[in-house]
Amino acid sequence: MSPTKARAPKRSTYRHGDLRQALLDAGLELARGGGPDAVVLREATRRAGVVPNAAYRHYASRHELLQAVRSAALAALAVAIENELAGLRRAGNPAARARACLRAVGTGYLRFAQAEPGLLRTAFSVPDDLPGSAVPEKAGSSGLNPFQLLGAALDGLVDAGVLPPERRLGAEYLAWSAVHGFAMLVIDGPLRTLSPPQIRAIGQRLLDMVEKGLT
Amino acid sequence: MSPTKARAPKRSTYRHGDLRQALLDAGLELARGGGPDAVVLREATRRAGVVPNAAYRHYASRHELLQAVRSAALAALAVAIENELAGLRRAGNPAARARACLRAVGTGYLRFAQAEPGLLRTAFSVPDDLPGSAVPEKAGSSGLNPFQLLGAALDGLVDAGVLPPERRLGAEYLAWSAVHGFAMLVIDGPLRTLSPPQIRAIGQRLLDMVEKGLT
DNA sequence: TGTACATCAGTGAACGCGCGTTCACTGATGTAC
DNA sequence: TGTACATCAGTGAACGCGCGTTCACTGATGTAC
Repeated sequence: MSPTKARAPKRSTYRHGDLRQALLDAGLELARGGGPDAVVLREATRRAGVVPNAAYRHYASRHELLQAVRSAALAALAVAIENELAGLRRAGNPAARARACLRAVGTGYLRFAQAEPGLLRTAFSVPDDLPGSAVPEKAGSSGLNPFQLLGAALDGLVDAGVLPPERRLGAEYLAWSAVHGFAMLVIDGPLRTLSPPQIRAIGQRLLDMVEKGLT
Repeated sequence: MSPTKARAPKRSTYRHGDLRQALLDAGLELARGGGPDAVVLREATRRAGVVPNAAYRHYASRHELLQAVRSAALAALAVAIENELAGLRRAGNPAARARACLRAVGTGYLRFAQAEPGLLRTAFSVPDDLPGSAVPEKAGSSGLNPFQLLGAALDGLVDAGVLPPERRLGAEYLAWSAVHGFAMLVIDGPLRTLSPPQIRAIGQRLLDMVEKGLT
């Protein structure tokens, strides 16, 4: 063995730095491209430049990694909705403002679905019974999950006198179903051949329907 | 080799009868239990009592078998909707009747989703751009696909003067999104923990929302 | 400030699995004479 | 009605693949003295 060879570090990758995060990032990238099924443990380790079993130092199983990815995808959706809410120009009228908030939640959801179909599919693949399960991550976020953001918008409608209180209970399910269904049909259902402008137009009509049908 | 042994037919399974149909049935059974991903060619042949490669006499690939299953699942959904429509007691009022038809389409869809979640997921896994693609199969069916049945119900609303004609275009997408989204959230989304009565109740409120929001 | 040592993040090799698919075959069936 | 033959649906064996996961290991790093 030559001295020069010996001088080169035998293992360049020791102490990766933050493999846990690197695997999560790789997992997100995979989910982005192909939804939950694409989150393959071996591929994630490959992308992190590490041997497959190294993942087990940070996640107990492929399933656990997938859950982490799913949770991050849900957080990303929440951020998208919050951005939409933050971009709202304040209307004078409280009723109009409350309506605009609900629309913003829906629009944020649909925008995210178009921009990140793989992540949306991943976010709603199986677990999470929603209501609870806060979503910390990124600073600057409210820590509310998308379901809770929707709930807040509906509460706002009640406060503004737009939505009769007796119709408030369970209204999340109705609004969410409509928006989620449209997102799904567009993402990989029979509506995926619609053009982006068509999608935007129908999406707005959908939100009209929800607003009118709910109040 | 003893004569008795020789007397037994060496291959009992020659000429299966209708392997194509048997594989389709097995595929449907698999889809019923686990959605599109569960439609595994080898397992289908196992269930049909045949060697794996025998499938290639009838389907060019696993994908082709899956498409056949998907198409059959779509036909089953259409039948469920038609049954719901057929069970309608005729109202005197044409407007009420038209509304009832739309509700029946939605109710049939949701019922099917609850009864056959795996088939519903399979029916909308990827291909089929819908509008066209008739659905023959079972005699006694109209040959219309679910999308077309929904379209007919909406046409009925226009004819009865309930839905303004200028709102008719694309109305399928809106109604369908709401119902489909709810079905998805209930099947394997965050609403799967709701009890059947809750699901039924919210489903009806959802149809209220669609009807009110659309017209 | 220097040395001994425990920790534990990553390595290397291997496992068993079930999958889709290809190949050359065999023999029951239906048809033509 | 009987025989020869072509067809082609199913067999048997094998392939290469990528997966998740387990095992015993190694050596860089941080800590205690």
